[in-house]
Amino acid sequence: MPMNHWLLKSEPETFGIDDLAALPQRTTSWDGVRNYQARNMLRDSMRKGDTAFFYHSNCENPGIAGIVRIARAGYPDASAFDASHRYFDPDSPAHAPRWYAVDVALVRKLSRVITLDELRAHAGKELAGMLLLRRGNRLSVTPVSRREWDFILALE
DNA sequence: GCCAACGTTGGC
DNA sequence: GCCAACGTTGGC
Repeated sequence: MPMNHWLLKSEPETFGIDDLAALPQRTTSWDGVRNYQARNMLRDSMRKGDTAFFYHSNCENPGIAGIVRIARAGYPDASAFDASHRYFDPDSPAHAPRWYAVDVALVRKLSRVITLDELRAHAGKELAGMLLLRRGNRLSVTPVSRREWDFILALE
């Protein structure tokens, strides 16, 4: 079965690639996603073994900072059940979960950040279809084609 | 079902 | 900190 590729956004000030690298198993639950389109991808499309770019957003140097592997496919996001949690959602009780998470494990940090500027420089050609580069795109989970994946990694 | 108001995202 | 773009909410 062919592996799919993804791009996951995170704000490095909240949780960056180095935070993931510092965890004991270099693995974390990718929870807190509260957007239906992104939820659908976490729940329905991501499979164990898929790989994803770890993208730093809303920061000084936005871009792709590393590669992660999906270590566990979609499961209900328990952070929505806990009233004391910042991601609590009273409309997503445990018996009828609305939100989903996956587990991601660090594969490696890139030797350098492949910047948004750099990706944009190829938006007219090799990365013409890339969702991240669409104007006004805010989705925190987006698919990346095999072609885009290979092209971007060759930039490193 | 429409759409104005509101909250969030994220580059700059 | 600004603000454009977008998703969601809720009155009607």
